[in-house]
Amino acid sequence: MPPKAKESRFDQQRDRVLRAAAHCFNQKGYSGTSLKDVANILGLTDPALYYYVRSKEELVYQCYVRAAELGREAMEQAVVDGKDGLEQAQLYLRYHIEIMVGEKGPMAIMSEIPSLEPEHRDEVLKLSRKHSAGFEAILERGIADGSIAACDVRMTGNAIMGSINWIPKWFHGDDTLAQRLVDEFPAILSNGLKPDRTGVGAND
Amino acid sequence: MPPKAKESRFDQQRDRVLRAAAHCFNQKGYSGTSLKDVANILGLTDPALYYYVRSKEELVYQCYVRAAELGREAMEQAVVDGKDGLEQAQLYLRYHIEIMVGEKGPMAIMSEIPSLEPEHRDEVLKLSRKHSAGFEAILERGIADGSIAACDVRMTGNAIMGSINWIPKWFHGDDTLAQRLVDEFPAILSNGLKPDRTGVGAND
DNA sequence: AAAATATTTTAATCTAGATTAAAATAATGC
DNA sequence: GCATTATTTTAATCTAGATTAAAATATTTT
Repeated sequence: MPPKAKESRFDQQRDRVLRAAAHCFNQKGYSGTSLKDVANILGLTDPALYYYVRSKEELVYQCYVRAAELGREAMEQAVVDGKDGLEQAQLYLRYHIEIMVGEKGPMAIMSEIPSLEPEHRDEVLKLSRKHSAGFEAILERGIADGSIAACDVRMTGNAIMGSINWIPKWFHGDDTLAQRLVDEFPAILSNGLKPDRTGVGAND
Repeated sequence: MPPKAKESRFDQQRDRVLRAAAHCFNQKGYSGTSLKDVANILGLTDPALYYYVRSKEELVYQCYVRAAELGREAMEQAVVDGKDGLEQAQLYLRYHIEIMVGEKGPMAIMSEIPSLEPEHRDEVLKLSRKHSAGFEAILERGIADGSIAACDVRMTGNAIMGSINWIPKWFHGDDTLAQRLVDEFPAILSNGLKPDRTGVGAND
């Protein structure tokens, strides 16, 4: 069912590079991370990375694009699976977090977009905005179908996405914590979205 | 109002340096900002900064300590002013955001603590943990006095603080937006804390 | 197993930017 | 105004780390 053919060794290794880089960038920032830091994680020397990326700047860029891609997938799946806006929001959060703490993680936090070269920066900014817009659309859908209370979707989106973006800052691969994160975080973040249900029956 | 005597010109200028640095660090990260970037904002040349700090590392360190200090003040004031846990949490968020977007801003995001030298890192980590613990204490107080629904205070604290920490990433000094932030954000983040909601946290 | 290709390494540049030193300017007290 | 102190500048180092080139090793193909 996955349309992806078996990935070439090159593609696999490249993905490992991106994940190692994401790990470093999340800890020490873009410029704070040396290529040696990244290479060492993989048991390589720094120049080896140039076999997979043109430059360090491109490495960040690729990390960001990869993160955007994974985020988009989580959101699309959530929209398919959720029956109303609230559920879609909750599922998106869950899927996104599952990816962050799972095998495909870590995902790079897009915290230094301004450091990218103009073309890359513009593209990543575009992806980022598109993602935010997607989440706001989910919120609006929820407001329309009554599953979410009326709110400033822009602000609410910023609030929730900020929370998500910050996760890699304090989560460092503890498996127990990972499970707690997946189980609790979506609920914590979406509790505030629910409309008042005074007098209305409990949820199904 | 505070017992502080009039600040010396040195102290004032030093504070301007820290704010300019915080601005840069928030955009491009610690290593991503050069001392020249910071100095230019103030109409100075880079070596001038060494009159105020020993090194670049100390500059970040000072920014982080300053941020911790301001955060602590916001929290203490909130605890004094709020009549119950929920109100204290809301007031803390408001005060903290007011500082972030106000005259004393921007506050440095403590996003690169690992890049600090061991002693500085440990101290900042300690301040950071103390702050988190303070917020969790507010949440627990709210749970005890019934103003906040039972929840995992650790996770909830992480969720809310992440949201706050991320603000400087998307807020860049727009006055209108600043007001909206102060007015809406505390409510958005604390909505989910309120008890008396049906179906909250129920397991399926 | 040789040839061709893919991957990584070692060794050598090259540069931005942190830091230092000495000199210059500005501010302040006398 | 003169001496002293505070602040900033210009000019000169110094180093980490990105990048490149060439060589070495590993893998795949035939």
